[in-house]
Amino acid sequence: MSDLLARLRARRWRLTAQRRVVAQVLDGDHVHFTAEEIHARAAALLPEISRATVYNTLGELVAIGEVLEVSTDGRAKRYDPNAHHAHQHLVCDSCGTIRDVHPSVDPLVGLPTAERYGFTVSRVAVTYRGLCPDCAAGSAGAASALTDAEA
Amino acid sequence: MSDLLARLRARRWRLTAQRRVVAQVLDGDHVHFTAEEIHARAAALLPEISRATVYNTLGELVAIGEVLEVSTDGRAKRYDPNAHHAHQHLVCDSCGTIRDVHPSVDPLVGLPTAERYGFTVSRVAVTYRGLCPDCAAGSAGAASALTDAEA
DNA sequence: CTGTTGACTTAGACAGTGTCTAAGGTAGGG
DNA sequence: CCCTACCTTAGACACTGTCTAAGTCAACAG
Ligand SMILES: [Mn+2]
Ligand SMILES: [Mn+2]
Ligand SMILES: [Zn+2]
Ligand SMILES: [Zn+2]
Repeated sequence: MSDLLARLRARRWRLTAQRRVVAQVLDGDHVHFTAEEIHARAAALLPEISRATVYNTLGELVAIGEVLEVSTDGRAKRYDPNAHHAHQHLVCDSCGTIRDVHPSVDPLVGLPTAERYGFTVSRVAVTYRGLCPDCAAGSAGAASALTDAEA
Repeated sequence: MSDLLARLRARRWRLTAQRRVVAQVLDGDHVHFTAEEIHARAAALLPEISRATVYNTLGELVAIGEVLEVSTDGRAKRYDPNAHHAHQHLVCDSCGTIRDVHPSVDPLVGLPTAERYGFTVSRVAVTYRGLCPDCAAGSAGAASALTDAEA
């Protein structure tokens, strides 16, 4: 991710302050922020950045394959800068934590040709759900953690 | 699904006309309607049924495990009455068609304990994406099909 | 059969997420 | 240093889902 700006320059993107801060917020690998979270963090660095610009920039990063969209629930999409290493996600049903995981077998091999109904299958998204270690120990703390996260 | 009403009676549900038509709309297995689609079909049978009641009823059916929620994209959730036979989904990127598929191996076995980070994993959702046979043959027709579906 | 009552339904307001438009601003080439 | 095409902005709008207060009725008791 550290040379994302170089790659964007190579794509002849205009390097604006807004795009720089969005890239900077996404710079830590293994994050899965919502657009609003990214906007809040970007605004801490560049207060006048608008919601529309964050959505525009994220949409462009997704379109060129530098960022992945992750829809784990029916809530806001999450944006994943770890786009250059195929992986899947492990989600806690209680607190919503998301972790990257790397299954030992390609999830595509589980689907025989006979079960593809003529589809040309090119991608597969796997979401493993359960409880994280913190939430598994004491559901009261788990519930409040979720409440905190949603507040 | 045909004895869904019997199961609801056994759970001491009040059998209202509204709940009956929602159950009737979901009666055909292998459908994946949005709440709005279910409301439209239910209203064709019982014109005065409200959106709120459709959402309430679907939420209750999901809570008791008679219907599954499916979030394939960031759009509206889809409601799946095929809850008594574990399956996964195959989605066309172009027209949005959803098909039930039955992988030959349990998707959970692909995730070794070492990759679970202490999580207690209880469920897994797999979404296979690609192009359906119709859309693979001629992307113009495919694009218009998606436009139609969204209109 | 009839009356009672708590569960159910309703319209519409509201909230969260994402898209669009028109007007103004600016990065980068010349 | 100027231009101009591309970018950003505020805010309106659309879609999806939730909530509330008031009215209605399914089921049961008598
Ligand atoms: Mn990830
Ligand atoms: Mn299904
Ligand atoms: Zn947790
Ligand atoms: Zn298709």
